[in-house]
Amino acid sequence: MATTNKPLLQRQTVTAMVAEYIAGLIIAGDYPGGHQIRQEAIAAELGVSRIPVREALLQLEADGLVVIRTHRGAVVAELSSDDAIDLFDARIQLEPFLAEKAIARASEDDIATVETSMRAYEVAISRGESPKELSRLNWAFHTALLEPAMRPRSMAVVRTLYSSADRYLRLQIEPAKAQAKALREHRDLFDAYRRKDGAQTAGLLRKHIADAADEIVSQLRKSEAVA
Amino acid sequence: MATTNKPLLQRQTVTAMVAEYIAGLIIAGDYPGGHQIRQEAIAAELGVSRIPVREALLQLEADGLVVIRTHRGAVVAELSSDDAIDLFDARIQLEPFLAEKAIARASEDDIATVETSMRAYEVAISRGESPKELSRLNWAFHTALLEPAMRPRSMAVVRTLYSSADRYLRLQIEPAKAQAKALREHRDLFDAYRRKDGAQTAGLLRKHIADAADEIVSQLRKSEAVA
DNA sequence: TATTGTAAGATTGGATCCAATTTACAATAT
DNA sequence: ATATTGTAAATTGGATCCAATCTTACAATA
Repeated sequence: MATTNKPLLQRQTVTAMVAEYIAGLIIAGDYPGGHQIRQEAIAAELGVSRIPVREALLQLEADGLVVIRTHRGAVVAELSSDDAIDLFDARIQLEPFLAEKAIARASEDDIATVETSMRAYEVAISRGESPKELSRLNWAFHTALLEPAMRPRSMAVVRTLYSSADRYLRLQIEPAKAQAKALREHRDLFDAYRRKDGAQTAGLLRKHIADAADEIVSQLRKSEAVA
Repeated sequence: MATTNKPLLQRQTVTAMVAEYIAGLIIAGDYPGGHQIRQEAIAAELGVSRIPVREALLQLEADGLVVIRTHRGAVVAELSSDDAIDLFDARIQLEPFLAEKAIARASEDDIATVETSMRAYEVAISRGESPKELSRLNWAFHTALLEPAMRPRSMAVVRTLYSSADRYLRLQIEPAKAQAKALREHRDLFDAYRRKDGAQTAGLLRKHIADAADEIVSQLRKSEAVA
């Protein structure tokens, strides 16, 4: 299998846990764009010192979730239709390309992994799992699709783009509708993937991302027009 | 002008200086792939504590220049033909796309900026400036081309990809030859850019990056075959 | 009333110190 | 000789403390 095999016991550093904690709050929307993140407050909340908080914030800045200004601290990155376009366009350039490369290398096991993660997403939707869990499974599906391409660099880029894109996906007005559409598209994607039809998969993936982007951008434009 | 205007007086943090220092050593090849970076050693060298060194290393990890493993410290990322392909392919997906978007928005000032940075690169080559300076000017040219697209996210990705790509460019056997070729291609790029021919510019840029990649990959493959 | 100056508090950046983990190496057993 | 175990040194991760900078409140002046 071409997927990355994680070490059995990966020592979790406090910095990593803090980063995950803050990222979760930002992606969930609990910390909206513009929110000031106070190191001391987070540190007290989690019962740690400010050092791991600062280091976590540096990582989140690299992920584009926060903006750090010298001696002024970290602020949650603002959402905007322009940013969404930037973000989703970058995904559209990278993901379909990776999907084609992945298909060219995918083993039967890799294809089985895609199917498994598709089904997991399916089940989670029918069970009405939390947005966070659905997002995790959606990402797992995309990962399974692209991982066989064996492009760790590109995957790292796609991963950071996705975590920001996730913020936008979470503010959709009709998530259930979007999820149902995503699920249908996942099925089509898997069908083309299984047949090892690279061009078809790439095209479907492009449309999958572009459609989600259109939905989000038009929604954002409306709220921006009001403000 | 659509280019990002930097603040006149940006307070430089020690962490940022350390990051720049280490990045310079890695890109120049002074720290080869696999080299262990000892926090204490860097700290002593620069007369600072280990804190800014650690934070700098975190940023370099986000840039893909080092790999950090828990309690084992930072190691300079290894170079390989596979990694080069990964890297340059990602650039090929993103940069031509951004170039087209940039042309669609470029003002006369923006075009003048491209010309200025092209000439600066030209002059620097004729003067036999240092690899570091040439690299800086080459990046300035690419930045000038793409910046008018107004895609800060994508630009941030391209910037990190470029800094890693730079490591590969620096180990070319015949840099003078590569530079001369790059210069000719820059002239062609600028010509198409000035005419606002998006498709032509994108095509030339794709080829510009792909050719450099081919050169590097074939060279790496040879040295990998030996090892 | 608006503007400028100033001082106190809040907050971040960096240094020093301590704890936890890894690595190097010697001693022992197979 | 090789493998294994145990211990000390080296190194990183995190906490606490200090310094530099920013923000805010408020008074003095135009």
